[in-house]
Order: sequence, then structure tokens, then C-alpha cells
Amino acid sequence: MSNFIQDIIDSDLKESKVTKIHTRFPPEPNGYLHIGHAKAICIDFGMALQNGGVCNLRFDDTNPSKEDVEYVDSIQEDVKWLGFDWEDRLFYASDYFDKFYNFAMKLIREGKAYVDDLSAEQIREYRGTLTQPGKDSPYRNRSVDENLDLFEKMKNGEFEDGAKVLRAKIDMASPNLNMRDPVMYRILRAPHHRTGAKWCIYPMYDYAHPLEDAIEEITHSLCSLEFEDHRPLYDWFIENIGFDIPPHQYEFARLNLTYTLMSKRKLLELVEKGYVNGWNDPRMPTLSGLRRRGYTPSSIREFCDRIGVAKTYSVVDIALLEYCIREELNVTAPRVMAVLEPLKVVIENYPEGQVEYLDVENNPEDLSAGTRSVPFSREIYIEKSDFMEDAPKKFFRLKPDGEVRLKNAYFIKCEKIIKNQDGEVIELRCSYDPASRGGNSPDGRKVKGTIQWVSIQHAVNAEVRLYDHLFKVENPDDVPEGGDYKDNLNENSVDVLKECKLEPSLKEAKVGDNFQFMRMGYFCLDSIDSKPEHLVFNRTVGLKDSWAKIAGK
RNA sequence: UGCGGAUUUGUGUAAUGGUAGCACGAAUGACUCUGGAUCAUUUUGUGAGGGUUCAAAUCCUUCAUCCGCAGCCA
Repeated sequence: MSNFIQDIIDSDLKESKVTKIHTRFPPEPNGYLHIGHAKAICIDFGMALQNGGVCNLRFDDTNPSKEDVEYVDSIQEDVKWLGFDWEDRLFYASDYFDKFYNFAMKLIREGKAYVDDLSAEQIREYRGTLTQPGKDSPYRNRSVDENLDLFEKMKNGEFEDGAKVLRAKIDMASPNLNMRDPVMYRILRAPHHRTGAKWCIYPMYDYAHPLEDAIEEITHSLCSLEFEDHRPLYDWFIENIGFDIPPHQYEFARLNLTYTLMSKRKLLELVEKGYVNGWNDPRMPTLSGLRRRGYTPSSIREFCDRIGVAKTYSVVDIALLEYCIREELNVTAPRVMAVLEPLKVVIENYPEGQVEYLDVENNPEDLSAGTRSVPFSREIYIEKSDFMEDAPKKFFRLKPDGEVRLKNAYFIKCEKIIKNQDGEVIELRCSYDPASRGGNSPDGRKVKGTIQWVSIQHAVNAEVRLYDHLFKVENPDDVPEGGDYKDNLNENSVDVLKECKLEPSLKEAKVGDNFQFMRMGYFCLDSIDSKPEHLVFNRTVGLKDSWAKIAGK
């Protein structure tokens, strides 16, 4: 992987600024990881791996009011699943709270931090605006002793939440708002999932993050673009506290995907308000959702490689993600026959009661995958959409008096159509050519179409869920005045088919197996809802469908 | 009117003064027991102006446009 960060690493190594690359992935445990995090993980771990370094997993748990162990657990599971290993380097910002506290005292002693009594609203007023400088807080020039005393009392819980904060004394007139005496600590009487009730003051991100990096001797602290403005502050804390090996922050553009929302806040809302069935709903862009959908870790890593790393704001076409999973599954997924919307076919000249077992290759892309036996009989199901009564010229499947090949079985010809009272085709009567066993006729005649089939008496019933994009527009946030991203939700993002008929081998399917339902797409067993007596399959992604394009014209 | 970034084909990303390339998408054709896959071909691009240079996406300069920043969130 080559990109501007690798260039920086190359030059740092060459100039001996660092000897070993050390990065970190620092999620806040306040939500599930999504495909955007996968990009960050691939960069953080990938850059280290690629340069003989290491990468830490570190929970940035400085705000207990939003965090939860549920997320701590899921994040570890997802990072592991994606294929990365932090070995013994699992850390928590909360493990450093004592150190942070002592560093803060040091800054106070040096006159570089002070306790402020201004309210949150007053602080905002005093901060000034984008174009106007702020003004000093009246509490800015308290004595060191008073600050020390007050800060200790803050720690000891002697003040109400929000009554005071500790601020860095930098420059209220700085053109960079982040440098206008940023808050370092706030009083927050919330139980922490790791430190319990020990603390009632918690450090802010801007203060904690550079220290976390420095303590862990991170060399390259990689984050997203919105922290560019914070870098001077990051450097200020590093410099004023003083570290032998100062870490440096570099920023890259976060991932955006068409038809996809990446905001944790909005994903949480979709979960909480029931627009989706949990964080691992197969329509969610979460890693747990993608996993349940049938995406493999390697396909996601491949995707992250392909999108690159840059500082340009960008929106990646979700077709690239789909390409990556198809590309992999095409080579690895066994082919099976499944009929999603069944149409009964009776082969009238086929002996009643006869069953033949036909050899079918498991994967034409991988001959070593071998073959399996699939039962064939007089009555079969084919896909409804594989028959058309008034077929256009370019329709190569079954039509009245037309001949089609049943995959690895026989040529059949449509002789008769049976309809119900509504005029709906409910059954086809066909004849077969016994000489075409296996799928080829000795007379060499060609048939244009080949379709999949399932023997009725051997068929396995299943529910199949066909997923589509969760949003119906490329940019879900693009809403008219007064609108909401939820207005863009795709009401047809899942199509549940309950009468699907599968070839018998699918009874043995296990969670984690990927299959290609021939001509339909890639599918996997649903890890939550599928039961031996009620199989449920999820469509990971459809096959490219050039017929749909022709038909659409 | 402040500060920090960004701008290369439909999308993403290379080229670091020397042939604007790659991938996805799209289109066309070939092939095929998956209308899948595969193969071949094609299409469109350096935001604008000025300057330096034998030579500029790249250096200088002016401008334009877009993104982010005024949490006691991260």
C-alpha cells in the first residue's frame, strides 16, 4: 500500500527520526464498528504491519456518559474478525487517568493551566467567534496554589457537575479556536465501566489523546481530517508536558460510501427506533451487519486497499465494495441450485417414480472443488422468471415450444401452460430429451439458455431475504429543507421470500459458509434466525445481471 | 472579514519538472452448460487566469469552488 502516510514513514525511517513504527487504533466504546472504521483499522494496523511495526488497540474511554462494555466487547470481536491482532497491547485511556491527573498538576504548577468557574454558556461567550478573538476569563490569573487546591477539590467531588473546569492557559486570541484555552477536565459524576466511582472528573479528548499516544510511545498517530485543526493543540500538550519520544499526528479522509450512512449517532437512532433490527442487521454498514450479510473479512480488507488513503474528501461508490465480495466469492463459493420463486414443471415423458442422481460441478472456477450428486425427477421447480409466455426475441429461457437446458440435467421443451382463474401461470407441462442427459444432446443442437432447477420431492424449504441498499438515494443526508435522512430510507431494502426451494445439499449449510445460488447471487445462512427446521438465507450480493439491463431497456 | 485543509475522467486513486496511468462503473463485441465468470476493445480528466522552464498536474502568483472548526463529545 502506497500513500502519503507511507511516504512520511519512509522519510522518517530514512532520516532516523524513528526506528520502529508504532501506531494505534483508538475507538471510543460508544457504538459498533462500521465499514468506515474498517478503513481506519486497515490503515492503523496495516501501516504498522507493512513497516515492521506494531499497532495497539486502545479504548478512548474518557466519557463514561456515552460508553458501555457492550461496545468494548463488540469492538474487540470485530477487529479480530477483520483479521488484525493487537497481541498483548490492549489499552484503555482510563488506565492512564492517574498519570493524566499528575500531568495536569504539573501544568498548573507551571502556570499553564487554571481552574475556571465560568459556566459552559459563559465559556462559549468568552471564546469569541470565528472572526473575533475571545477574551480572558476573570479566573484566568488565579494563583498556582489556588488552582492546585481547586483542582484537587474538583477531583475529590467537592463541586457540582459543571461547576468548574480545568483549562489550558494558551491564547484566547488565537485564530485557531482550539487554542483558546481549551477545557482539559470537566466534572462528571458518572460511573465509569472500568474505574467505577473512583473519578468524578474526566479528561477531554484533546488533552487525553496526545498523552495516551505519548505514554504508549506511538510514533504515528493517524486520525481523520476533522482533527487537523487540533494538531497544534496536540503538539502543545506534548511539548509542554515533555516527552522523550514525541508522537506526531497525521490526518486522512474518512470513508464515505454511496447509499450509506456512517454517522454513529444516526446508526444508533436507526437501531433504537427500530428502523433496522439491531446493530447487526444485514443492511447496516456495521462490521457485525456485514458479517451477518455474508461479507468476508478479506473482501473488506481488499476494499480498504483499493480505496486508498488520501486527504481529499471523497465518496466511494458502493459498487466497489460489492465488486470486492463478488470477486472473492466467485472463486471460493460453492455453486448450488436454489429456486427463489418456484414454478412447478412436470416432465410428462419422464418415468413416474424415477429418480436419477446427476453430477454437478461445485465450482467451475475451482475444479478441485469437485462435484456432487443432485437428485432429478419428473416434477421439478424452476424460477418463475425463467418462463415467459410472450417472450421477446432476446429472452433465452423457457417459452412456449421453446427448449432450454436444465443445468447438468436434460433439455426440456415447454409443451403446455396451465393457468389459474386469474390467468396466472401456475404450472408447465414439458417434455425432455432423454438423449441429452448431463446437459448435451448427441445431435449437437444448441440451446441458448441454461437454468437451475430443484426436484420437488427432494426440495428443502427455506426463507430467503433479499437485501438492497438501506437508502434509496446516493447521499442519505441530502434532504430538502426541513427533511430528515430517515425520509431517504429505502422501504424495499429487504424482500423476504418464504417459499424458496433449495437442493437437498443445503440442509448441511453452516453459519459462515458462503454459497452461490446459481444465477441468483451469493448467499449465506442467517446466523441469528436460521434454524434446522426453518432455514433462513441472506443474500450477500446479487450476481451482475445483464439480462435485467436488456429487459429494462 | 478568521483559521486549517482540499481540487486529476462518472467514482476512487497514481504520476513528486520529462509519454497523464490503474481500478471500479459504463458501452461494444467474443466466448460460455450460470444472461455469472473470462477475454478483447472503447469512452471521458489535470478548477480558472497569469508567470518560470526546452519541458508544468507537479514550481511561483492571483482567483474560484468545496469541506472542516465557535461541545464541559470524540
